[in-house]
Amino acid sequence: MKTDQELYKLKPIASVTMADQVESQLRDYIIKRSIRPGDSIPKEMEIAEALGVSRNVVREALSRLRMLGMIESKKKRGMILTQPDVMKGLERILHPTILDINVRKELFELRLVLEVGLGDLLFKRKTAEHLQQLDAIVEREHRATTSIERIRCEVEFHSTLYEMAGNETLKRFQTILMPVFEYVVEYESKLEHTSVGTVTHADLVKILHGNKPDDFPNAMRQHLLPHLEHL
Amino acid sequence: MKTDQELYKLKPIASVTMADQVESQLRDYIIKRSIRPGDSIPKEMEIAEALGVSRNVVREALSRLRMLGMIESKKKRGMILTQPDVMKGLERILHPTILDINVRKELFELRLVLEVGLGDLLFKRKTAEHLQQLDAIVEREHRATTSIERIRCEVEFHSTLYEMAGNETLKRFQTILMPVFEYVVEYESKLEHTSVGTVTHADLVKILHGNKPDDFPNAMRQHLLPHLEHL
DNA sequence: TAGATTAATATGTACTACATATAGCAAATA
DNA sequence: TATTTGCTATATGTAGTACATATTAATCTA
Repeated sequence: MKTDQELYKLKPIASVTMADQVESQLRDYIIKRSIRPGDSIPKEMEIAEALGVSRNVVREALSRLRMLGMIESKKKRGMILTQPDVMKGLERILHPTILDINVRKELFELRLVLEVGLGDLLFKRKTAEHLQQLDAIVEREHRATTSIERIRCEVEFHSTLYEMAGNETLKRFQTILMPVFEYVVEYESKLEHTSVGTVTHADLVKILHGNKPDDFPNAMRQHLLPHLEHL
Repeated sequence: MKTDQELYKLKPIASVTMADQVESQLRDYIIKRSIRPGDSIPKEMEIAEALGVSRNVVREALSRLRMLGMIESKKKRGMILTQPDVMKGLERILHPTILDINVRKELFELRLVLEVGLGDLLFKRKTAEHLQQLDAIVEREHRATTSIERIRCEVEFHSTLYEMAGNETLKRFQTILMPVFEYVVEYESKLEHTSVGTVTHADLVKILHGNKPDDFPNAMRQHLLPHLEHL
């Protein structure tokens, strides 16, 4: 008889289905043959016959790749490889309610890390329009009376920063992560705030108007201090 | 008659298949009913009947969710919700050869941003063991004679940093992104290197041994300077 | 030759059938 | 009685057939 301890070590067999294998093989096929976006891939029936599985299974595998934006299907032309959307997979599961609180916290940390490190992209790609937008947001925030308006400005300010960074992938990352953050903000608001960031949005904008990238990271760190303390 | 320019703007109708709709509805169902990990979801046939589609279509949709780690199927118990793996979607498509060069560059920028902003997590979670590991790597790098060995140390050094940060999501992100970076490094090596980072790994470790988080971001920026210049 | 018509074809959907694993229960064993 | 073993019902996994639909490509017509 085995002890409980021993039994615990036996992990359940990861039941690999046909669809899993076909998916994997298709991925290999694409990589090995270095199929380029725009190139066509074999018909469903050809794949099914080649792999000795039913068309059903092949379709499940293809359906997955289609979801990730790796392939597109046309009614008669068959299927072609497309440029996969890096963020499509994330997009689907990053809903706060289905994510564990710990994962949400980790994602929030990720955001803090990103914003502190954003400086160089910002200085490299800032434009007069962007700076003007930031000025306007700071101005609006200053005049804001309700806390809703202030939060709106807060969100817009940081979103504009990501916009300014001129990195599409990063920007989408931020957009996807946004709803997750709301939860964390709520969570943090229940803790006592021991301190308040001493660097304001206005201070950050002033730095961005200037020409000293060195000043940005630590200014942002000061700005985010209340969050960083909760790490 | 429309001009070519105008025609280009006309995107192909995103032919929404049944599987797409079922997938979307299932996602809504899970969120709206706030199903928790471990809870079971309806049987395939029940879903099919409820939505008035064939079991086939339902299975395609479920197959997608299963791929993202949102659900698991047991032979008789039906299907249960699981904690989705945030990075599973990324993992599948982040192969250098199928990613556009521009996306790869954006991901590399993302890495630079992350490493510059990593400081606070590092100082918060550093341990004696981690610092020792870094010391060892720096030592090994110093003694290294071949460029292969030096590159290995380079990779290990930065990997250890992510390890030190104590953020699983971030760590996996880095692991997934690694192969993408290799391509960019190759790309950059073809450009003339106008400068070399003046801050070495040893310098970074020295800062991490200390107690001044302020010093980290700009030190890392200096270290990554050769890459940052190519932005 | 230009335009309309038709045939061929690959994907999308539906349905049936059966294999397989297993949860839950009944029977057997100690 | 408690535990194990075996059975049965059931939900998923796979296979195969059939047909709808859209679109390319060939064919026909004026």
